[in-house]
Amino acid sequence: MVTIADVAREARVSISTVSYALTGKRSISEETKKRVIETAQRLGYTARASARALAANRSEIVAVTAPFHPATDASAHMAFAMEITIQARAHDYDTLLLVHDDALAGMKRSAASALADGIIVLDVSANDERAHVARSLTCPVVFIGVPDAADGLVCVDLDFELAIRLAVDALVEHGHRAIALISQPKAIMQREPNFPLRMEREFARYGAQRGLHVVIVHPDQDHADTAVAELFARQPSTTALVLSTTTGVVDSLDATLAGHGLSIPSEISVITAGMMTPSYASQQFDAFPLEPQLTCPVAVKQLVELMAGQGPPPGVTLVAPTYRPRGTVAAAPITASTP
Amino acid sequence: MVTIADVAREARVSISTVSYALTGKRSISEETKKRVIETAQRLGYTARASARALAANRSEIVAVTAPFHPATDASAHMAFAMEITIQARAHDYDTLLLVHDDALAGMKRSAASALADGIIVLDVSANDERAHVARSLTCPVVFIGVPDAADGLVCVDLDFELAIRLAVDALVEHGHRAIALISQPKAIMQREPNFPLRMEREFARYGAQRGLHVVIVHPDQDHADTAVAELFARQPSTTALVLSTTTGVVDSLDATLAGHGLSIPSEISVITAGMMTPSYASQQFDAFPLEPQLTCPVAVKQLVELMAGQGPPPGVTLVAPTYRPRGTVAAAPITASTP
DNA sequence: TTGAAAGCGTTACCAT
DNA sequence: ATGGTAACGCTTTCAA
Repeated sequence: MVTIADVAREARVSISTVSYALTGKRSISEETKKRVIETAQRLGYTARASARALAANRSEIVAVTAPFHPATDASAHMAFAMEITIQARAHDYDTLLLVHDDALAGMKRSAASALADGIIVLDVSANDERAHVARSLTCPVVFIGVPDAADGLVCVDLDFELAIRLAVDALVEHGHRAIALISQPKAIMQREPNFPLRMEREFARYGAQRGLHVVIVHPDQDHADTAVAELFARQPSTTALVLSTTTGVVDSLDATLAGHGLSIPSEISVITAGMMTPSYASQQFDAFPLEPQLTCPVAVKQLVELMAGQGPPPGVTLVAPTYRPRGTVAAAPITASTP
Repeated sequence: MVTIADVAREARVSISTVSYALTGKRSISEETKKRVIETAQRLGYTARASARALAANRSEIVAVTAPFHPATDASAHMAFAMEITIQARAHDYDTLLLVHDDALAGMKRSAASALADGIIVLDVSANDERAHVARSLTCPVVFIGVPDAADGLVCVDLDFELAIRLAVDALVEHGHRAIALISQPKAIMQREPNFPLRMEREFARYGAQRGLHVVIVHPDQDHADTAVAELFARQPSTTALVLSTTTGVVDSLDATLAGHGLSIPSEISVITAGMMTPSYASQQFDAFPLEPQLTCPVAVKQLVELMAGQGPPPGVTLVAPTYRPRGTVAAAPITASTP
C-alpha cells in the first residue's frame, strides 16, 4: 500500500508538508501544494483511516442505533438510517449501524473504543434505556425522538402537536367544522405512548379553541373498519378525518369509507399528521408527514457541532412539518354544514 | 482515557502480557491472566479501535452498500442491512452503511483507506456497476444477488428457480393442473431484469415438464386487476396462482379475486415464490420467500473466511428457500380437475 | 511464561 | 513556507 512517506519522497517534500497540503490545515505555497496533490493522485494515495484516527483522535464515524423490535416498521427505520447516512456523508462522516439487542452494548462499545465520534439514536420510545446510557457516555449523542426523561439530552423531533394544528387548519380552511381523529389502535394506546397521547390532547384542545366538533377514535385492530363505524356513530356530522395511526388503518380506509358510501374527497376529506408515508401505499392522502428529511439534517448538524466541541446545550429541537397536498382535502359538503 | 499501559502498570505486568491476556493470542498463566482481566475490568479498559486497527492492520469493520434508488423497497433493504449487521456482529465485526450514489465512491474509499476489511453488496441489479469496482479492489467483496457479469465475483443468492419449482410442486401435490404465474409489472419487465426473466422461463419449462397447463401474466400497474382478468381470459381452467411480483399486486389480489367471485383457498390456491413478505401485509400467502435470514448468514460467513485469507473461490452460492405454509394452498376444486 | 521494543501511518507541535 | 519528529495506543516479533 502507498503511504504518506511514498508521496513525500516522490514529491520531494517532507511528510508534514504532504499532510498539510492534503488536509489544508495550514497554508502551503500553491506550487508545492499542486505538486503534492498531483503526486498523491498519481500514486493513488489515500490516508489510512486507522492511522489518521489514532493520530487525530477522531474516527470520522458516527454510530446509528436502530433497535429492531419486530413491532417496528422496518421501512421507516431504513428511511431514517439512509437519511442519516446521507447527511453524515455531507459532513464527511461515515455511519456505523448498530442494531438489535446489541444497540445498548453497541453504544457503550463504540464509545469506549472511540470507534465512533458520536451517536445518533433512532426510534426513541418513551422510556428508552438508551437515554440512561447516553448520559453515561463521554461522546456526543443526539436523539431523534424524545424519551420521557429527556433532561440532559439533545433531542430532535417533529413538532407533532404543530402537525395536528396545521392539519386541522387545512380542514377548517375548506369549511369543515366536524372533524374526527383516527389515532393509534387500542393495543398501542394501552402502552400509553408519549406522542400519540399528546397529539390527542392537542387535537381536543385546539378543536375546542377553534369551536369545532371533534371526536377521537381508536381502531380495534390494524384496520379502519371499527374506528370509522364508531366515529360516525358518535359524530354523524363528521366531514373530515385526521389520521395519525398505523399503515394498516390507512391502507384499509379507502375501502372502508366506500363501504359507508363515502368517496374521497367529495364526501369526506382526509389528511394525515405526523405519520410516515410509505411510498408503496396505494392511496396517498394529504399530509403533514413525519419525514426523515426534516429531522435528520438537523440532528446530524447538531451532532457534528457537538463533536466539534461547540454544540448546542441539551434540549429538544422541534421541527415543523411540511404540507404535502395530494388532493384528498376538499370543501365540506353542503349537507354537513347546514344543520 | 485508560490505555493498555495503565492496565499493565496496575496489574504489574508488561504491556504485551496485557495484550495477550486479553486477546488470548498466546498462552498466559491462569493466575496472571485472571489478574489482568480483573484489572482491565476494574479500570474500564477497552482497546482503542483505531490503535488496534493500525497495529493489526484490520479494522473489524465490514461495509454494506445499499444503493437507494427510490424505486427500491426500503423495508427490504433494511431487513437485509439489519440481518447483515446481526450476522457480522456474531463474527465480531461492525457494519458501515454505504448508501445513495455514494455507494460506488464509498466502496473505493472504504477499501482504499482500509476503513473496512471487506464489503457486502446488497440489492444487486443485472448490470451492476459495483461488479466492476469489486474486481478492482484488493479487499474481499461478497454480493448478495448475482449480476450479469459475475465472473471472478463471490455471490450468494436465493435459488429463485428452485423456489419456482417448489411452489409448483406444492400446488401439484394438492391436485392443481392449471397454474398461472403473476410475474413483475410490465414497467419492470421492460428493463429485462435478470431473475424475473429466469423465473418465468423456469416456470414455463418446469410446468411443461410436469405436463401442466401454465400461463404467465404481467400486471399493468402495481395492482392485480388486469393480470387476474388476463389470466382467466387466457386460461379459464386456472385453479392456482404462483406470485412473484410487487407488494402492490399482492396486497390487491385478495380483493381482486373476490371480485371474480373466488375465495382463497377454497376456490383458488395462492403461493408466492422468491418474494419478500412484508410483515405488515394484511393477507399472508403460502410462500417460498426471499428471506434475509437465508442468504445473509451465508454471505457473511463467506466474507469472514475471505477476510481471514481462506475464503471460497469466486462463484455463485444458491440457497434453497424454506416453505412457509399459511393456509392459502388447498386441494383443487373438483370442477377444475374434471374437464 | 513473560518482557522489551520495533513498528503501524498519521497528525501536529516545535523549529527553522 | 517548509521540515523534523514526538506522540497516538496497540500488536507482534524477538529475546530471555
